[in-house]
Amino acid sequence: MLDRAALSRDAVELAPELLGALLTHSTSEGDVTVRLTEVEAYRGTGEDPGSHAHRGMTPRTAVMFGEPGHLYAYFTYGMHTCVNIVCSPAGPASALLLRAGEIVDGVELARSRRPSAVSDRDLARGPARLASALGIPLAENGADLFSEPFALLASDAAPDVASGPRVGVSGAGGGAAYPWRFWIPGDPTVSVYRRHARSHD
DNA sequence: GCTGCGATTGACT
DNA sequence: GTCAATCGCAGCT
Repeated sequence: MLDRAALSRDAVELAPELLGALLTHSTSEGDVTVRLTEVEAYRGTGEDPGSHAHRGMTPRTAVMFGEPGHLYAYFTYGMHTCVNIVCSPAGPASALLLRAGEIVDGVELARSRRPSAVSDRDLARGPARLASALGIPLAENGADLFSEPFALLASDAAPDVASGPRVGVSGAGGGAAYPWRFWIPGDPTVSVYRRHARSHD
């Protein structure tokens, strides 16, 4: 199991190591475990205009500035929840957005939470889908990943890692300037995401 | 206090 | 491929 010290590092350094890690969320309905296949790194302050914490700490982003190993869950587009793991020592507000994963345990439960998923690989392919499949509500923003109902297990074998531009980050934070998206090449649960639906060339 | 927009998804043409 | 849904936050008046 990863410990908190292992997460107390810069998001960009840590991201490749979290690929392949297993994240479990337990509820009264049962457990769901995902193997992380795609993440994005965000640095909260200064240099990273794509980060929610770019303009400094707000009530919303306070969790990102706190202790590593906590969950930063946020609500967006009026209907979706996305989940981050806070990393780095307190201060820089680095975080890793969990973009996609493969359900390795609790597939039936995950499928019941995501009735619109056509195939199993769609269950956690996408940040909001992953949060939904794991059953993580917005209310668990700030929760500690190193205590119930969460568990985080490092990958036993380091997978191949690819990196590239982040997805869905508009404006100066997007594009090749910040190639902080990391994924496991060839994994079917990692999609080539379309550009942001509202963006425009 | 008011307005615009977002680290997206799912439905429809 | 294109587009609406939907609401909290951040920034401005």
